[in-house]
Parts: sequence; C-alpha cells; structure tokens
Amino acid sequence: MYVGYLLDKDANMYPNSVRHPSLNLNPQNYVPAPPQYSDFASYHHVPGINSDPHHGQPGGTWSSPYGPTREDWHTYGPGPASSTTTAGQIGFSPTDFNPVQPPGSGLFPPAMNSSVPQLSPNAQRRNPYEWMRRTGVPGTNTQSKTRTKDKYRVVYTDHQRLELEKEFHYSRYITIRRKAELAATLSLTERQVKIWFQNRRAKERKVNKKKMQQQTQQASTTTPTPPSVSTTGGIGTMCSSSSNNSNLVSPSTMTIKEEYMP
DNA sequence: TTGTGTTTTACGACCTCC
DNA sequence: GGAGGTCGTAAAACACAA
Repeated sequence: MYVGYLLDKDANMYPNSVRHPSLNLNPQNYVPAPPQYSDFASYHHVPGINSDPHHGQPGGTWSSPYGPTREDWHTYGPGPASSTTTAGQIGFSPTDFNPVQPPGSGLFPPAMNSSVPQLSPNAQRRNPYEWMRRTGVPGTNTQSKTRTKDKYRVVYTDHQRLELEKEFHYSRYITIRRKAELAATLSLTERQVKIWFQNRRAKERKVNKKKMQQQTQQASTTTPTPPSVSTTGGIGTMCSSSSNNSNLVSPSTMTIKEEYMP
C-alpha cells in the first residue's frame, strides 16, 4: 500500500514536530481520541506544513493525552521544519521523503541515488522514480488529470496523502477548522479533504470488517465455542464528533504496521 | 505485454443533527 | 435547509501473476 510505503519512506521525517494543542482541543472541535488511538500518541505533526498558527508551537511538545508512546509510530524522524511555506508550497521538498539527506543533493531525494536503500517493502518493487512519474515533481504540486474530459479523478501526491494520513491518525474525524487548514496547505479543496476522510474511514471499516471475519473464522475453526468479543477497544468504542459512529469498528486490534502492511 | 484484482478519488442517495 | 455522516458504486491508477 502506498501509505505504508510513504510512512516507511518518511520514517525519520518528523522527529520533534508537534501538534498544536489548540488545534482540535477547543470545546466544540475537540474530538477525544479513543483509547485505541493511543497508538498514535507519538504521532508528530509536520512542522513544515504548519505555517499556520495552529501548527507553529516551536519547540514545544505536544503532551498527548492519548496514552503512552508507541514505538511503531515514533519512527518519524528528523524532518525539515520549513516555516516559510504557503498554500501550494507546502513546506515540501523531494528530500522530505528521505530520512537521509546526503549533502549536496538539492533537487532529488536520495532515493534517486542507488546507494540509498529503499526503506519500505513496497519500495523494493517500486521504481524509485515512480513517485516522480506518477505525481510529477513534488512541490510543484501538479496533479495529474487522469482523463481527457478534464478530470475524472486526480491522483494525490505522496505528500498530500501522507499529510492526510497523519491527520487521520490523529483523529478519524477532521474538524472544520483543521479541514480548512489542511485544504489550504495541501492545495486541496475542503470538499476533497472531507471526501478523503470519508473514504479513509470507509477503508478502515472495510479492513476492520475483514479482520473481524478472519478472526471469527479462525476462532470457529480452532475453538469449539465462539470467542467472546472484547469490548475494550473493540467494536463501537470509536469516539468522535460524529453522532453516527456506532457502526465504526475500532482499529485497536491492529497495529499501525498491520494496517499499513503492504 | 496483458489480463485481472485491488486501491484510490469522486459522486449520489439517504440519514441525522442543529 | 445545510452540513456532514455512511453506504454503494464508477472509473482511473496501480500491482502483480501468467
């Protein structure tokens, strides 16, 4: 999966970046992260994308109320803290995708160099140039129209997807305010951000459903009695601003790595 | 190279909430 | 009534086996 590829690729990208505590924490916008999201406690937001006042918080540490740090997730390593970005120039450079920045490589990421190993499993089968071919040069933010009739759908850039994923990991439901911010910084429309989150939740539900089916299948074949479904962090514990989330399935039974396993 | 299955954007229908 | 939720689906983009 691409995102896994992206996250792997960005393994050392975001070391000390923090999320501004005021971002979603105002009374009406704050979406209390469910316990299962404690996995993302160490999720760090991109400082580079945060030219907006909500992401600034220089040097601060977002003391997450969401539980202990997860080692799977703190692999966001040192990353560029570009603070001079504007919408469309989202503090992004090709080097952002590479934890190791060889000196002198200005325009192209180390992935372009054969000496730098690919970090993700997908990368082994992906052409290192593919991210360029598919989405154009990052930073120019040229989205590829995929149809002659102007647009059927665009393919989001790796960076756009990465940031959206990170936001999603922070909260399954994006606030209006944050949606506007993300849309601005990623050069997307708010509608696109909204729909992306909708699709992303649908994807998660699909994955969880699949896992549940596998688990029940396993249980039925291994044990004579059906296993009791744990309610702690299980189904229906998803907490969100949405009033209609009872059918959501908690991802707590899976790790990040599981979810983004290629 | 090609056929096929999966994933990713995008939309419409419908529902709930304010 | 508008905004945003899920659900289902279309179609491009993509991965991969044959």
